[in-house]
Amino acid sequence: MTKKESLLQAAKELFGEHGYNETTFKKISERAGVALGLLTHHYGNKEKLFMAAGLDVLEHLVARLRAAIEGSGTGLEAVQRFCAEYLAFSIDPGEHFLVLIRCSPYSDVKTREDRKVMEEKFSDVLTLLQDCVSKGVADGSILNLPPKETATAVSCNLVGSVRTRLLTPYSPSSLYDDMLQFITRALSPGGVC
Amino acid sequence: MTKKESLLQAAKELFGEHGYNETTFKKISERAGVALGLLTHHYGNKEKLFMAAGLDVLEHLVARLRAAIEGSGTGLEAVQRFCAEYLAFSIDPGEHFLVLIRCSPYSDVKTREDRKVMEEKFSDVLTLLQDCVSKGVADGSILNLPPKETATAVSCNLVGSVRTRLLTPYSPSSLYDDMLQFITRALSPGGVC
Amino acid sequence: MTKKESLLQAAKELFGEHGYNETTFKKISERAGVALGLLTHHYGNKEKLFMAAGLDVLEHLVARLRAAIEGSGTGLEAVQRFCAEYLAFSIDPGEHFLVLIRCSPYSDVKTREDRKVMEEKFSDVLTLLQDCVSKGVADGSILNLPPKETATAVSCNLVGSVRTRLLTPYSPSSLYDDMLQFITRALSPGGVC
Amino acid sequence: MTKKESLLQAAKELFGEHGYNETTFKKISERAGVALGLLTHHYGNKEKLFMAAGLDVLEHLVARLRAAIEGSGTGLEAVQRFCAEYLAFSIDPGEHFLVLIRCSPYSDVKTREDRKVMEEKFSDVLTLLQDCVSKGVADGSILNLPPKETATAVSCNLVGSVRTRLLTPYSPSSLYDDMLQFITRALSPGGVC
DNA sequence: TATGAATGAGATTTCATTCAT
DNA sequence: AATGAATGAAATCTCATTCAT
Repeated sequence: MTKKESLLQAAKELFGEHGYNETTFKKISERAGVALGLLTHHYGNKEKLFMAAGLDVLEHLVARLRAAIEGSGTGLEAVQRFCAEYLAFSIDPGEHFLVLIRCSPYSDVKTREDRKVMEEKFSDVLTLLQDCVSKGVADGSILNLPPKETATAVSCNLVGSVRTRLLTPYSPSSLYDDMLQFITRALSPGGVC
Repeated sequence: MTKKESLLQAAKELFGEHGYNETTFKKISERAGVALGLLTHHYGNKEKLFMAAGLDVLEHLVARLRAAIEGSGTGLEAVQRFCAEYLAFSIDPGEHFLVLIRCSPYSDVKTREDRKVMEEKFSDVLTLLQDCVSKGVADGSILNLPPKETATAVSCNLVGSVRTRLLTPYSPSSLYDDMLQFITRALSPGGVC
Repeated sequence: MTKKESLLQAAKELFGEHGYNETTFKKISERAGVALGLLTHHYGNKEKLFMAAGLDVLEHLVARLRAAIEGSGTGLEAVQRFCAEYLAFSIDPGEHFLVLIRCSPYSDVKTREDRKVMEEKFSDVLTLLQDCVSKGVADGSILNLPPKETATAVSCNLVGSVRTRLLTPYSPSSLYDDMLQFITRALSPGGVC
Repeated sequence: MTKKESLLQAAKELFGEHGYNETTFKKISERAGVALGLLTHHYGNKEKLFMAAGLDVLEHLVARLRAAIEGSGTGLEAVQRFCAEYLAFSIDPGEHFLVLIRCSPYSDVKTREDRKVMEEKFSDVLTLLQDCVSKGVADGSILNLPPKETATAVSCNLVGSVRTRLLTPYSPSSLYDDMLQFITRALSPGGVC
């Protein structure tokens, strides 16, 4: 691992664990085991490093989501696989999902520029989900609902779920399973009849 | 309005708009039109002022939720009223819901000791919702699901919804209506059969 | 002397002696005997303190120049008094003229904003000199030359003189006297015939 | 142009335009289009590069001044040619005179050890001018004044003139012509009688 | 000769908090 | 209760210089 990569790795860990403001140049360089000045040398400034960390995680997420929905049977199955993979990703210790919680359009950071870059990348994720929903509406595995709005609704579920699991003490151990069933019930035409 | 109240009001506005770190004593006292020193005089320190602002909003929320579910017919209706009120509260400009997004168990500030106080207050909200679900399970208006887990699932929906609406540009105008229907479909025994 | 005044005093000394870049917050606050943070508290930033120091000296200069030319007989005498006072001011240890050498339109600093404020204040000095020249042209004590251009020419003499005296080792002890005679010869109609 | 020459050229431009402190190794190497490390490799350190740039300009100036006074008739004419060439040099875009304003005995950088080297080189210029004055006093084209002091006085004029022209907005378009006449009037025995 | 990653001391600036009035 | 001057630790970022390749 080059020193540049060490920095990105340390940044992912620290931004994820402690957030933007609590993560200082000193902590990052110490964790990475490199000199303080290397941070600006390679990444320009703290903001850009934060973005690099967030985008790196997001790209991993998109890749895994694409792979997961590959070869799905019905559209509903695609949505289910998408959600399951999203949730699994969020607790994969190697993926540093917490960074995305700090650095995403769903984060509470307003002052950050580069926000648009993140928003565009995230809308790719949403589009991916929307395609699954559209497929399901077409093949009848999902209720006849507007795909865009429905994808957004499912996405709200995922956003709330990962926050509850990762940031609060309320999370039942079955949370992720519960959510998958919850989503299925809301989409599936058969209901539970 | 006393000077102490002016400070709380200014704090709610600024913490909500700009977050914890970007909100300084100077900005708060200027917005409130009072002397800098009054802040520590009345609230002790920044942390405590932040908590005071968050708890104040949270108490308003709880009060409005209680009032909303009062006199519901079925348990399902209670859940629906609860969710509708929660979402309405989040976009009521007088309520400064954004403060709760900064200052909540979902907040990214880990160092805060008062975290537990917030968690307990938040769990009151969850318990309120759980009661509605229990009632619905009992009266048959809601599927036979475990109340606690189901309340958490609904809560995930709400958390994701308000973040999508308040923090991102992806929100369709119908988002909150969509979510209410989404939740209803997931809970209601009739399904859409 | 208040702490705010101590800071200005220390700033005048240090900016004058060592220039802008070599004068640090640390040095200023130590020389003034106050806390580091008081600098930004009272003056906003280094740039503004630098301006405050320069303008303070400039205002003293203008006041002394005005007083010096008061009650002159001829215009030539007014110009002579003006120049003599300007040069005397430049070596008055209590006036910190060196600050003006660092912080003036004649300084070599291009990046500094606020430059216009200084330029306007300095043009007051030039106008004052121009009035003396005009008077001399009118009363015949000065050759029939364009006042504005002539005032600028005299000003060039002064600018070069103070730099030579204060910044180089070439300065003969008679420099200032020499310059006054030089200027007189260039303006006076009688010449040395 | 070798890479070493590119560096000197870039240094002259940047030191002249932005001064010593605002000119960084990074900017110089980028402007020159060479690697950062070449700078220390060829010139040792920033200080030495600055000196090299200043001395290079100064040597050009001395050469042009020598050529200009060659073959003058009277001493007064020699002084006039000297001054005219000095002023013309100052606004020749290929000569980067501004570097001399940053890097000269008039510079505000006191810490620099190489200061003496510059002072000696500058005194060559003064000696050259003094020779012209001496000649003029001898041939009667200049008033009977002490040559050294008079050369210094003329030099003050030039120093003030180039600063007024290059650094301030007060310069009339005729400034350099005005100054030549001003100097002539101050030196010439005929006066304007 | 040429490259650019690496270093770390040092600068400016911010800001919660204290305290005399 | 009210004021705002005063403090100093800590943060981000800069940059000349070194050095392995």
